[in-house]
Amino acid sequence: MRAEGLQRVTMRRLAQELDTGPASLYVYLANTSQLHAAILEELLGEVDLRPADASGDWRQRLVAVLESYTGVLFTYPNLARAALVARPTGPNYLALIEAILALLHEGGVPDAQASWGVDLLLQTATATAAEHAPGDGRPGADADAEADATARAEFHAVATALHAVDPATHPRIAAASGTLIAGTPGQRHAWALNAIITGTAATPLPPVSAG
Amino acid sequence: MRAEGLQRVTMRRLAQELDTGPASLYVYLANTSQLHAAILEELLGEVDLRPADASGDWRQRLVAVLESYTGVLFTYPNLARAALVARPTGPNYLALIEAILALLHEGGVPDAQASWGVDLLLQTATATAAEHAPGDGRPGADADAEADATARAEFHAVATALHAVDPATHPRIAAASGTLIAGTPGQRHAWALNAIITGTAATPLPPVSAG
DNA sequence: ACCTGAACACCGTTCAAGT
DNA sequence: ACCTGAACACCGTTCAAGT
Repeated sequence: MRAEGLQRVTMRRLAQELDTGPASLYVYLANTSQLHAAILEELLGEVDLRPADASGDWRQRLVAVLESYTGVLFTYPNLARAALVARPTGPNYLALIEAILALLHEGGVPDAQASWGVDLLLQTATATAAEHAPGDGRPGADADAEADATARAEFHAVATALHAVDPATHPRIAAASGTLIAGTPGQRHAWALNAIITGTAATPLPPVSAG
Repeated sequence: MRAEGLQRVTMRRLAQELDTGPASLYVYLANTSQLHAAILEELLGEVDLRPADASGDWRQRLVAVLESYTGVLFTYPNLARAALVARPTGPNYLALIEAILALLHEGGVPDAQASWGVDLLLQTATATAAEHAPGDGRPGADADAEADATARAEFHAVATALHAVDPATHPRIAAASGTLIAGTPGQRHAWALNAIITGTAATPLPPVSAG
């Protein structure tokens, strides 16, 4: 769980760091998912929750908390990918949920909608961080450099595909080509969070049976 | 690219199916990401885009298209995980984007906002499907059964953690405990899509430099 | 009882060699 | 030129055996 080089957390690596065989870990953990969840929960301690208790516009403070969360996951994108599958349940995760719920409450968002909104906000933030994870690349590669190169190549591929589109068959894409891939990733993420906050405040829950 | 048992698409499996060595694939594909993107693009042909040209409420038709997309990815959750990292750029993907943009346009959503909204909608749908993917489980396991068991165990863990929370330190979680984990996954996903559509329609873009 | 060495069943990617 | 066998460097998980 050290904060050194956990770019690529694996059972075998951790075991080696602990000077033992990989089998030993299975005394404490059932599988790799649990390992990832445990490390993520640890990392969640780095999320800056202070905006929740600060003063000022509740929306901006909520976005700040969510961007801090995204920033932490950005540093460890492989964990972000894992976080989509196995969410942690420890105290740091609960503190994060509490902070988000409190800010939505402060903003007058009904509790029921806020309950589902917090999940959607965290899912989006997690997915955004996960997107920047390198693929299943070769073991020895520099993860950062590879992710960068992949992102660049992908951006180019998407841009090319969009500009090559026939306006006759894809009129909406042609009409939107100016904005489809505009903006920095940071601008787009901030916009997405704001859109979800607005949507959460405006969208009532369907009739549901209590969990 | 056959639609048989591509639960766990790997370079080696595909090579074996083609009666050759794994090295041969690298003549056509640069890496596994590209393999996943190619298969996903193929699969996107199964998405039902007919609601885009039908009549009736544009929102419901948009949700229908997005749920069809989610349903396709649900059948191959490992590809959904891959889709977060490497989006396809083929004709089926372009047709999906065109359909979503057209429905948002029909609903009076400004083109610029629709441009960013389509990304957010697809990201959410993809992440929702990816959440149901099994972890990095042991090679031989039944993926479906394992994903089910994992989901069940996780739900239990989250439910327990939420109910064990101290109302004094986590008042908002305590207040929302009735709705936090309420609803079926289908209900929650439909709500999320509607919230994002509403948020997209209501959230103007910041001033951005054109892409 | 508690832990673990060694094995099993896989991976992605490269590169020297074959046709 | 085009393709590929074999190797390199990894994985997660299990289980029989050791202490």
